[in-house]
Amino acid sequence: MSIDKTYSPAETEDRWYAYWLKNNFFHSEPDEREPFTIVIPPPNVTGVLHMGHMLNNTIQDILIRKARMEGKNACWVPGTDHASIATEAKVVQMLREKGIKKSDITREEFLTHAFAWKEKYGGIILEQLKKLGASCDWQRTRFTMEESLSEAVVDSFIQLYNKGYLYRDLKMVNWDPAAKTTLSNEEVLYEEQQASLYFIKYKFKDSEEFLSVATVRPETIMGDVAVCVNPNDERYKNLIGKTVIVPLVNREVPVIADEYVDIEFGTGALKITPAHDINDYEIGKKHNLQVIDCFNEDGTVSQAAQVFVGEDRFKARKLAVAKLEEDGLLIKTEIITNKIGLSERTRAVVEPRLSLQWFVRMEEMVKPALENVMNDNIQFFPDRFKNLYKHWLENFRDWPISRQLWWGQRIPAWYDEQGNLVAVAKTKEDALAQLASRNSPLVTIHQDEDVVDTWFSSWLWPISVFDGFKDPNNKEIQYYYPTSVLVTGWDIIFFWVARMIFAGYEFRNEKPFKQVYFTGMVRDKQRRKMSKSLGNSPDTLELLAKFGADGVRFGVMSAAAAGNDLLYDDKQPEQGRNFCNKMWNALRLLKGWEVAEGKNESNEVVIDWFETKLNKAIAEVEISFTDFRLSEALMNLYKLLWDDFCSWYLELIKPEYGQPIDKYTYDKTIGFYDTLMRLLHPFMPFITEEIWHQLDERKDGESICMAKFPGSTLTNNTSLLAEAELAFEVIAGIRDIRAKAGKKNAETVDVYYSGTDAVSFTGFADKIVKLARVGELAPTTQEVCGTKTFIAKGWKFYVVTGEVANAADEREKLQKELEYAKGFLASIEKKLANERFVSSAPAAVLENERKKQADALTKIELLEASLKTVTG
RNA sequence: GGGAGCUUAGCUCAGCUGGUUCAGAGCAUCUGCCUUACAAGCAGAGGGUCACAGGUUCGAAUCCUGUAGCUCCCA
Repeated sequence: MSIDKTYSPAETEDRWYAYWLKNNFFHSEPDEREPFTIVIPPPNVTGVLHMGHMLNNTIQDILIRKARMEGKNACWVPGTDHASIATEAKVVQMLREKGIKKSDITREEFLTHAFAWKEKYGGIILEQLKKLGASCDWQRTRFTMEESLSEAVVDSFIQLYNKGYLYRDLKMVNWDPAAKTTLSNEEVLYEEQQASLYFIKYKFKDSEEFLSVATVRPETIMGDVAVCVNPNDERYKNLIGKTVIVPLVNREVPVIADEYVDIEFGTGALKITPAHDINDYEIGKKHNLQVIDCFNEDGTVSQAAQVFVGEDRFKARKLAVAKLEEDGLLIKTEIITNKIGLSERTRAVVEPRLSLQWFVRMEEMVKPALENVMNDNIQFFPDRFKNLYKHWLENFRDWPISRQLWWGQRIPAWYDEQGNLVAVAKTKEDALAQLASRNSPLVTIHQDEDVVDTWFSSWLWPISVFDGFKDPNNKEIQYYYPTSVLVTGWDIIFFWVARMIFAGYEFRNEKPFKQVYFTGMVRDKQRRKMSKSLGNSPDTLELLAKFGADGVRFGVMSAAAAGNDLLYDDKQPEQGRNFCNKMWNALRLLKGWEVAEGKNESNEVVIDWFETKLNKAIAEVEISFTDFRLSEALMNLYKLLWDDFCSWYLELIKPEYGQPIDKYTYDKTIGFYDTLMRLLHPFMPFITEEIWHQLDERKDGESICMAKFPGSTLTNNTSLLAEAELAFEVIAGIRDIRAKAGKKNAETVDVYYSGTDAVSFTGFADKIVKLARVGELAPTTQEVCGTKTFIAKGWKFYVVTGEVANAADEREKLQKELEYAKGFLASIEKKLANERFVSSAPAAVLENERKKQADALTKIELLEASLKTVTG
């Protein structure tokens, strides 16, 4: 039999994933077992796998695989979200490439194209998740725009409307002129920019006198309806109530006073354009001013502006500045830094715009959502995110849900010919029936042209994937809801987590999940968030191909401490790949042994030691899991496997070259490796499956996925652990001296020891001989001259290297150690001499200090004896 | 302007309820090894005033206060 020297993941991973699917291991149906449920945060249908997805989905997979191995009914529901704006933009672009303009086709035709696009490209990211090893129940794959989920959205809209939670209002919204739609606050990104601040003359009526007004947006001058000053501003007090002429359009407007105006900024006089600034709008409302909207929905200048009609808003700015200059009204220009809002999807500069929108009244929904997080009914990990959540919920504004798009669930509101709302109903028939029942005259009605915000469908996700709307008491929702845990990035705590909680309590009067695990953001080495636009994200598929899914999963997880951002570096998956190779070679070693009947008694202590070590680690891993410290659990297993199992255990039991291994040791070792693979399986599913199958004969249809996750059988043999630790220290001590003396591996050295300690190493004596290549290992009652020495616990070791030790060097070394030991002792004795310490410290601490004192004394004794021989 | 968090080895970070699991891990560095599982490896080594200043305590990386710097969120 020959196994390759290096592990090659590519073939192995595809083979095992196909095997898992064939055997349907990931499918869940309600039964009598305890459920463990995760709904995936649905990625965008337009999305491709990026680093954040890998982190997020690896974590979900770890949790779900562990639960499955623990015998729970594990159900991980995958799916995608229709992403109105992003998808519509993609489809519009695709159509444009085909020479089709959106404005030339009907809504129905557009949707046909959009669904076709989704069929073709919408599943890409799910296929990529399979490469990562994600054990989702693919038979349950859902999509927020599929019929049943869309129906849930419409039903929930009607339900909320009937409850009085929805209303329609003219509000200043964030308008994306490129997508021609409203954006929620969360969809706007703010960026600092250099901007020009223009100082402009607003002349008084019938006068050459003027008021200087500063603005960064001269293209909105045509919408000016007033100039506002602070009533406390001494400079302008006497001007309040006068009339000024708006440049460009020569409109006569009043000078008004409002405390909102910042005396310090600009000239202290502010032009008021209610249609194009939220604050101006508020002031306009307060002072009963007219609203002149001088832009069209695509950001071009409208008829109402009178001048520059049809020009783009940025072109209009230039034209306005030029005209002002020409008219002698531009006083000066200053460069300032200000923040502008950009559309997250289209990067267009957001335009504040008055628009008639549907809103969700949040006041009532916020209450249970806040309460149940603050009282830990829903637990956050790490819990510091509760602060952020609280702060946000306490300042929650009503949620605008209208989107001027076609791709999404169309708002089920019906209007008459004058545009008055006449009904909220699922279908036209229902709407007409409503009108009839109210004895309203039958009119021609039409449906709202807008769709709802994508989050208005994804907030239902934990309910709608189990059809909890269509059939609120169905078996599935009863069994799987509330789900166990939600894993998501902290950046969407508001977008999604909070809204799912609102929906959970609103529609089912129950939390949507018991725990929320927040992952950090994946950043590059310069701490920049990885993003498509920066191009600083590695190609994930390339990474998976290069290092293997297990390697990448290891890399991502080892760096991901709970909730903290992680800085990605290629070293991380490389370490994972190397780890795979290490495991692979351990397997090669085991498989290469010839097994002989019998039992090698000298291995027993080693076997007992590793068993203890393993059990201790299992218990620690379990604790790490309950606190979601997954990277800690993984690093623990990494060290257990690499250091304890490979570097120590296997070396200790390894037979001489060419010799067979006894069956007893062999079986134990295979058993240990089996346990290690099961422990590691949730983190690195492919290689553990592969090795697990090679460790023993497995029947077709058997899988480590379904094997039992190891539990700790507490042996708690601490003295054995201490003995092994001492033995390893001795081996390292001898090796160090050997290395410094330049001893070849084939050469043995004799070692003598003296001293005494509660911890003994003699159980491991022949193992020390083997690993440190010792000739004779024997006790001595006197100092052995001409040797190199070292101290471990209460024992002193003399290593015969055949070299003449340099007395001066040796003395210096000993002297240093002695000084350190004396200082150490002094600090302990000082503590013990302190009566308040002795009386108030717990007994265990006190005992420990006494033990330290005794150890230090022994060590000092040994060192002093050595010094004497070196000197003498 | 309001709020949250961070500062520990060259780098990235753990360090939970104050006390030998308290100064840790991984990576990087240095030294020696192609030793028949593994050079994607083996055996060793070095490296830190736990940001700074006070305080509480018998005892502080850990708790409190202040200062400085950094990051993020909201306005």
